[in-house]
This record gives sequence, C-alpha cells and structure tokens, in this order.
Amino acid sequence: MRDGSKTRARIETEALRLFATKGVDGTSVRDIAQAVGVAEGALYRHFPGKDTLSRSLFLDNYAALAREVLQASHLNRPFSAAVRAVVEIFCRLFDDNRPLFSFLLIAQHAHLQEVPEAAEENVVEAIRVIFAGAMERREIATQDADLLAAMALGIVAQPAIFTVYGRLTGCLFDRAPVLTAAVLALTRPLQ
Amino acid sequence: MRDGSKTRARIETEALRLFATKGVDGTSVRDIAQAVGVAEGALYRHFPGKDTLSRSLFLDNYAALAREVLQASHLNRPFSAAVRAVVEIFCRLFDDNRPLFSFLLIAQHAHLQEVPEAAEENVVEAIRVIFAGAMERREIATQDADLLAAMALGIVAQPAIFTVYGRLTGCLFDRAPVLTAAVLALTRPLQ
DNA sequence: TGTACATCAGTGAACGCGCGTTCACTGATGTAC
DNA sequence: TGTACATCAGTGAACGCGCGTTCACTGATGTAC
Repeated sequence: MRDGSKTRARIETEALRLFATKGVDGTSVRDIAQAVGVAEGALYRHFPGKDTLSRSLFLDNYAALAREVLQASHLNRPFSAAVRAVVEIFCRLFDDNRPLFSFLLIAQHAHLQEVPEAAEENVVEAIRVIFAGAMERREIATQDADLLAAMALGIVAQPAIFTVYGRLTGCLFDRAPVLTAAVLALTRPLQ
Repeated sequence: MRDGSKTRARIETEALRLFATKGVDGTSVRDIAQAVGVAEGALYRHFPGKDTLSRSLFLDNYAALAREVLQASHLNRPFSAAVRAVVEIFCRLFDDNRPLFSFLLIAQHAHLQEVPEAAEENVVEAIRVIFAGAMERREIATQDADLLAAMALGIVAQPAIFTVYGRLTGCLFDRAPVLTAAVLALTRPLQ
C-alpha cells in the first residue's frame, strides 16, 4: 500500500487554506480535492466527511493554542510578563500561519458551542485562568475575570481581523508592545 | 392589490433572526418563508434573491449604525463623553436587538470587503474618525488611529460575542462603564 | 352606489444544479515463502 | 532473489438530496366610469 499520511496532511493544509479564504460552506469537497490534486473520494479515506474535517481542524488547533497559552502563563512569571508572552503567541501565530488564525476566527461561530470547558482545550478559559490567577496572587485588583478575558481577547483579535481585511498592514508582532500595554491597562496593578 | 410592505418587513425580521441563529448558508429560502408564513415564491416579490437580501440587510444596518456612531460624536462633546456615548450605542443595540447585532458580527466576514469607505456607511471608519478628531484637537496623544479603532471595537465586540455564546450573562449596558473606561485607557489624555 | 377591469402580492409545483457521499474498481507496495 | 498474494490509498462515475429560483396561476384590492 502507499503511504497516505502525506496526502492526509495536504488535505488538512489545503482545506484550512480554503476554509479560511472562502468559508467552510463556500468550500466544496471538490475544491479541496482539486487543490490537493486527488480525486474527491480520496478525502473519505482519511476523514469520515467534510463536517468532521472542519470540526477536527478547529478543535485540534484551538486546543493546541489553548495549551500554548496555558504553558506560557505557567512559568511562574509575573502577571505582566505572562500577558506579554501570550500576546506574542497570538501575534506570532497570526504572522506565521495566517490561514490557521483566520480559520479559527471565522469558524468560531460554528464550533464555539462544542469547545470543552477545560483550559487545556479552550483558549478563552485559558486566558480567564491567567487573570483569575493574578487576582488570587494579589497582582491585580479583583474584577470580573470573564469580562477581562473578553476585552483582552478583543484587543488582540480585532486588530488581527482588521489586518486580514486590509485595514491594518504589516505583521502583527510589531504591534505586540502596544497590544500588551493595552491589555495591561485593563487592570489596576496592586502593590 | 394587497399591501406587501408588511410581508416585506416580516421577511426582513425573520431572515435576520434566522441568519443570526443558523448563519446565512445554514438558512434556506424555505426556512425564511416558513417562519414568515408565506410560500417560497413570495420572497422574490420583494427581493431579487437570497444573496441580495443578506447583503442589503448587512449594508443597510451597518450604515445605520455608522451614522448613529458619527452623530453621537458630532455633538462637540469632549472625547471621553463621545466614547461613552458610542459604547452605550453598541450596548443598547445589542440589548435591544440581539439578532441584528449577532447578524452583523457573523456576516462581517462575508460582507466587510464590500462596505464603502465613507464614515457615514462604515462603522470602523466612523470610530477611527472619532480618535483622529481627538488627536487633532490635542485631546489625546497622537497614535495609530486605525489600531486604536481596532482595539476599541474589540473591547466592545468581544464581550458581546461572549454574551451570545453564554460565557457572559446579563445585559451589556450594565457593563458600559467598564467598557468605556477600558477604551479610554487605550489613550493617554493630554493636558 | 354598482360593475368591469387592471394590478400585483402571494401560491405551490416544478426546474436544474451543485453539493456531500458512495462504491466497484485499479494498481502500487509491503509481506510470506 | 523471485513470485504470489493481501492490503488499502486513490480513482472517477454515479447517486440522491436540498438548494435557490422560476412561472403559470389565483384572487384580493384599488381605480374608472
């Protein structure tokens, strides 16, 4: 038999790219197969169907990002260093793999309801945990951690969206210091 | 002939609600017709087709919001009062007409490219103008107004998204003071 | 006020099309002897 | 090393289905006289 793992990886890459560009509903199985250079049936040797492909692409990459965020904050850094590290993770992900970031942004509306609550698989929960931890350690004033997480994510995600649509230009990492400062300005530091 | 303007309005209301709930692609013309209580063909007496309906629902409401934002900032208010007024506009729109707000959020990815640049029709441009005006009047320090607009929109839009997905609860207007403070914290006030 | 007509909102069956998926088949490659 | 076989990745024509849209028709209502 032939080794199918390369085809499988190419299906994932091309599907991600097409989903990010034209949306999941705007991308047909034929589109993916054509981009990969295989027949339509080949996709079904690797995935049960288009829905499963889309869902696993989202949940797997979303969980990977959540773990990365969580790990960056678990290094006993002070709060401000953890925020900077996490903002830089987002910026780098965007700059290095824009199709993946765009896909996560547009697919969130379709899949956010099926994301597990555990911080190891849920980016939003991972961010909330960072704020909640800093409050427990008395690094920042006690506030609504869910609302803080929402505003912080918005501060980073919206400039990314604007860059995708051409309203901002250049790489996001160059803006990481400004974004970090904006997130830190959400909280009143203690001591 | 019968007066069709009521049917037309009901098609717009039900389409907006269904688009916001299930997405544009996830909503069929049959779904809309059934929700309104008319035959499928009736929709085509009022709109050229589903695409046009979706596009005009987005662009019309997006432009209306942009005009409202622009008007709130054109009252010769100080910058901080203008920001508060605009944040309150967003919060009230969300609380009073969540289907519309949700639709604007999920449909932006499909239509943002066809939005005109004029601040009277473009929410993002209207927000940018507020920051740029405050810089000209030396109310705030000079910064990248596009980036400021992105972060400010993110601070308000992301909590709205979280409320739609149940991660935040309650009405958004109650959070308007916190959101306003967060937006103001993005800028360093002069004098 | 009563009648004939024109208008057009709404009907609902029917249309073709593109979609996701299936399946009998092909043939390259790993394994057994 | 050579041969027979099993495995399964990949093929591509075909499938049924639901979609957006069409269209001949109905009938309620406004208008003209």
